[in-house]
Amino acid sequence: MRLSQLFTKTSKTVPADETSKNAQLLIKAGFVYKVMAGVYAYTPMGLRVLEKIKQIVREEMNAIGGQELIMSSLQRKDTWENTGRWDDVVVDIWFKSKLKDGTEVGFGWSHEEAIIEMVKQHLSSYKDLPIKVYQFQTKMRNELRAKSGIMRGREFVMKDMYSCSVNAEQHEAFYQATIEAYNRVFDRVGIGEDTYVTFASGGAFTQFSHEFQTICDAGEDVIYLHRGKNIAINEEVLDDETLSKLGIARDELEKVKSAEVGNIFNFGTQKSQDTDFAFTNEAGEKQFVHLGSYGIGITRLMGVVAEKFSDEKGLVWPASIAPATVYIARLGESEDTLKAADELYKELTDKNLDVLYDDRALRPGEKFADADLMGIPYRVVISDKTVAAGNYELKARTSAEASMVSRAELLKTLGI
RNA sequence: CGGGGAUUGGCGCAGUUGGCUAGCGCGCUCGGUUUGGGACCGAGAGGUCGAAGGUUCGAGUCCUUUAUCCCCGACCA
Repeated sequence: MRLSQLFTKTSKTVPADETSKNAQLLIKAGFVYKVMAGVYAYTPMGLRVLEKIKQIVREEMNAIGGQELIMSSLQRKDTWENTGRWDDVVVDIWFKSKLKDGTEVGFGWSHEEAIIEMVKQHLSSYKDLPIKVYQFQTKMRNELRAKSGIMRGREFVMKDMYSCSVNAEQHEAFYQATIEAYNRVFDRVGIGEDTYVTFASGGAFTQFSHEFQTICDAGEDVIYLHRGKNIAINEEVLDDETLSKLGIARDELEKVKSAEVGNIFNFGTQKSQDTDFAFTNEAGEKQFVHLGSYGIGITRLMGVVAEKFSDEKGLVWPASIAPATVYIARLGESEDTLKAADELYKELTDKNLDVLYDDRALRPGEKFADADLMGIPYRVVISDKTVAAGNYELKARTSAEASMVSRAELLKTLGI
């Protein structure tokens, strides 16, 4: 992407009332645009980050047998009445509307019931199981109070996966596989170190559900860490009974603020019974499906990374989800420099590297400031000086000093 | 939903006890000088003060209603 073509611009200031760090940085860098409280649009730069995160999640979900699909945002009232969750008293975050003929519809805040309804059409025998499906969907939730920038919105992107199993054993195996897949996702996104599988309040079927909590001051949760055992307990379930069940002493725990980036639920057969979601087993008997639900907040994940990785100059994206791997800052407009920069841009782009090419007629300081603010992992300077010397000036976003490197060294550092 | 704060050119802000043509910085346009960490000089464009109503000779400044935004709390199955 040539920056001269990019319609978004960086800004030195942010709306004064936007105090959340992730929103400040993302707005300044031009990655998101605030439409209204809790509702953000993603610009080309922001979208790139989202898509990188989604691709990582997609690869890991596919690796454990997930099949991607996409449900609808508009949902039928009937879908939710069977489980008693259409009522605003039961679920107080519904956005609802009506068709022209008066038929009530809801905007999906979750897709559990909707997915079940669909999968039901394709399930009749135990031979059809297990089924694991997932989607990336925009969820609509009429939150009383949106907050923390993109970390808690009224409209946000979530990856939600659902597993349908023949029995508890099959369910449990997939549940464990998902925990491992989630850990790989968070490792790849760059927050693995600070993300803990956390015991939290469960549903009717199990004592605990598992959340994936990332240490983050902007988070809304409080968890107690056991670094040695690499597990955590949500404040809401911390009591003596839980501690003894997990074999942990209270004084071994460390209290931290955290953000929930993922969660997984075991529904057992409760919801299947509510929705008559069943199949026929070997003996010809009707059996209810064992259901699991697994979520990762994609936009929240982006917000958490923005919160955690930044400095006084701006964002610092982990390479795996950066909107571009390298920022080419061209200094000067001389023929040779133009040619050298254009060539490098073409070469890297041809090798499928995501490149931001700053071809604008701006002063060096502005280009450097933008490269830093946008948090691009590497910055390459091409100027009359470097062209004359036949090398490149390379600087990592995380290091203070730049160094002069040869073409070979440059390509090697960029991984091509 | 309870409490607190805010709303003035695109953005960030200032506008004293109501008083004449509403200012400043950034950004933008034009001209010139510059060119390795957000340059400088000069000349411009751009707002009717969130909205509605009221008090007053006179309202950005006071009153009422209302909308929106932010923060704290509650809520987050």
